[in-house]
Amino acid sequence: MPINIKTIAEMAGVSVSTVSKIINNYSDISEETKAKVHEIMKQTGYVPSNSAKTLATKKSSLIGVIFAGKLNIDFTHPFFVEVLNSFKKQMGFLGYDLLFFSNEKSHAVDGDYLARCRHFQVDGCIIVTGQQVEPSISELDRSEIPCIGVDIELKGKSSGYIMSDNYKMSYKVVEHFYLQGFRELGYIGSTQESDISNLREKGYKDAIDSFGLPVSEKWFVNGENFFEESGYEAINKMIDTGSLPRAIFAASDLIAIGAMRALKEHGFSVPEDVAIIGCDDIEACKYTSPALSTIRQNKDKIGRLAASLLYDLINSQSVTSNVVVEPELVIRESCGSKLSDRL
Amino acid sequence: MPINIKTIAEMAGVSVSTVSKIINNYSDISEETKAKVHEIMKQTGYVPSNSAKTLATKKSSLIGVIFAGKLNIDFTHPFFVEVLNSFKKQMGFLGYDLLFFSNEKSHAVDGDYLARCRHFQVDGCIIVTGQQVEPSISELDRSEIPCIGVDIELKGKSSGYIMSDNYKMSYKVVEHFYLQGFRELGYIGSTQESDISNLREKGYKDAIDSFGLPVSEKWFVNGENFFEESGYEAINKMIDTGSLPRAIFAASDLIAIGAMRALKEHGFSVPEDVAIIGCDDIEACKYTSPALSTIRQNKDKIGRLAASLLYDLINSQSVTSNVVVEPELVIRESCGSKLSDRL
DNA sequence: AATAGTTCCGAAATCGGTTTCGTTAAATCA
DNA sequence: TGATTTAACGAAACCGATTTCGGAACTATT
Repeated sequence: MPINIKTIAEMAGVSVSTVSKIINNYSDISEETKAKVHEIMKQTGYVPSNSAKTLATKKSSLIGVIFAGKLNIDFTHPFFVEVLNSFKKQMGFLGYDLLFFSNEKSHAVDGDYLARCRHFQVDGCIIVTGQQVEPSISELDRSEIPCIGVDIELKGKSSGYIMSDNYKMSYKVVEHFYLQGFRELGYIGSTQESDISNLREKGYKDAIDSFGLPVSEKWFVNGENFFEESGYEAINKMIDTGSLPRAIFAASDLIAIGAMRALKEHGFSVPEDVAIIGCDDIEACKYTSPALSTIRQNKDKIGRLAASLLYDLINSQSVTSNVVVEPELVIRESCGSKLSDRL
Repeated sequence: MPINIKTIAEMAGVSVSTVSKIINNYSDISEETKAKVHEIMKQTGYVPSNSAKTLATKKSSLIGVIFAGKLNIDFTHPFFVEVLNSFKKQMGFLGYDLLFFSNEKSHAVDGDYLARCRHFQVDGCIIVTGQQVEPSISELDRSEIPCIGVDIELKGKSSGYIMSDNYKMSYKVVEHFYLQGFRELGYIGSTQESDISNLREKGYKDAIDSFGLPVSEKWFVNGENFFEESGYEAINKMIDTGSLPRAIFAASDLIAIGAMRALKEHGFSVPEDVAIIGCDDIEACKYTSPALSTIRQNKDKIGRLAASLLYDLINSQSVTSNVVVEPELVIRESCGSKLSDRL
């Protein structure tokens, strides 16, 4: 009943091998039989089984997608989702489909990501997280499976990573604030377990320093994650414990949005009292009032590059296994810049 | 080198069948051998191959995810992404992983969705779209593969669907507008190829009628899709061709946001000049100013129900194969309601 | 005409599991 | 004690492909 390669072979009066060769474009088949078999495949609506193919070739044409960590990075995260969207499109062109691992407990193959990868025999995988390397990721990183990390530094022989220049972006922010005349600069980060947040903080402090300004620790506060509440609570904490800086860089747009909400509730206005610059440039930036100035991460490019890095890794033609992409300052209304400044 | 079931069998001094039975929890194995084999599996880090299992059992533990149609529904669509997030979580609990089909051309298995499903032998699939049934979806719908549609009516024997009560939500909107004293009501829809947009429009017109108000076609305009530009252009069109209604229901929040932008650019204010209610209740609603009132779709519930409907379909215990979920009016600032009205 | 090269195709092993059915040994029963 | 049941396990067929290697038929070469 189920039509398989054997059915096709019999109908065409050829061997199974011949049909297989036709499917895989072998050259030692005459145009005539090729045409005949193709015709039959079309008529019967035959579709080869991927599991059988995977079993035989050990290549599944599948890319595993891992949302890692406790930071709740998932489909609802605007930044990663856009990266993933671009990644998916590009991988599609390259002939791959995406397999999203459920990370729930009670799953058939529970346990580490490496096991999941082996279970499904993915050809490669992408790890999306804003967090540090944890044991189960590190295990995968050390394995022979091609992996590329977005916003996480994978150093294995068959790994690579891609992220924005997190250090440099902070310089751009500080420079902007400085030119606007702001001297008291603060930063709201994600959790300290986030490498990229820490990188941004480091770059920020160094930049402040390089402009000859003092770094006030009281204006540096970290939240739980990259979501709105973290920004909201950070502002409340600053207010509770003393004073507010004149300008703030937030480690994500959502954090910035939360910060603006808290500020507003306390009667402060943005940017008149406190200027704010977010990070990522998610859609929502345009909708807030004031519209949120931000550091734009080129999500489309990150996704595309992630795909091609991974592709090279899979075909072991990898030369450069990691790349940083240039971030861009996008000035809207929240950072205290007047239009005239830019002319 | 690669360790497989045979390796385990040899190491444990039992047969392959025995190991397989242990993996699959057969009862005719003594606790003793069970323990021994488990120990060895753990030590060697053995992971069974899913392709081999799929080949033998014809069950892949994979659910296909299809973003269908030209409406550009993908990861970046805030509504569907939240539904999917909840769906993924629930499917994970049930032991399934999600396979996202690339819909690019030039793909190994090009052609229809049904072919993709058969190729990967997915146990079921979910179709996410705001659009009408197109041929390649309909083919899948008629197949024996369990499918559930989100915002699309699948009627096959092995299909089901789930959506908000699109007809009823419009009544809630009209009722609200009516109670606020608005009499000139407009609607901005997506393309006419969208079933849900049409349903909302129908419900809207019927509701207007039931309140004894006239329906003015000039205030009903459809856009290209569910994104912002559609709303922006719809307002421009209304302004070009005459007049503006006093209140507008938009088929999506993004459309509403686009409409507000156009309104603002023309010097109109929301809700003083034109009241607006969106649909979906995406995150961005909270960030706009005025904050966008909207019809909330219970995305979490939709995702969970989609998962359990699909699960039932797969295990052919399906009784109810489709369900509509109750939408809820969320009042913020854009619909002209004063807080006192609600007290 | 004998030899060497091509072209085209198939037999069969293999990938890593599942599942049926039979077998053996021990336990239970009459 | 002989017969029957039960517990525990294995042999082997099977799932649907891929791929190597060899062979037949045909063409080209000298």
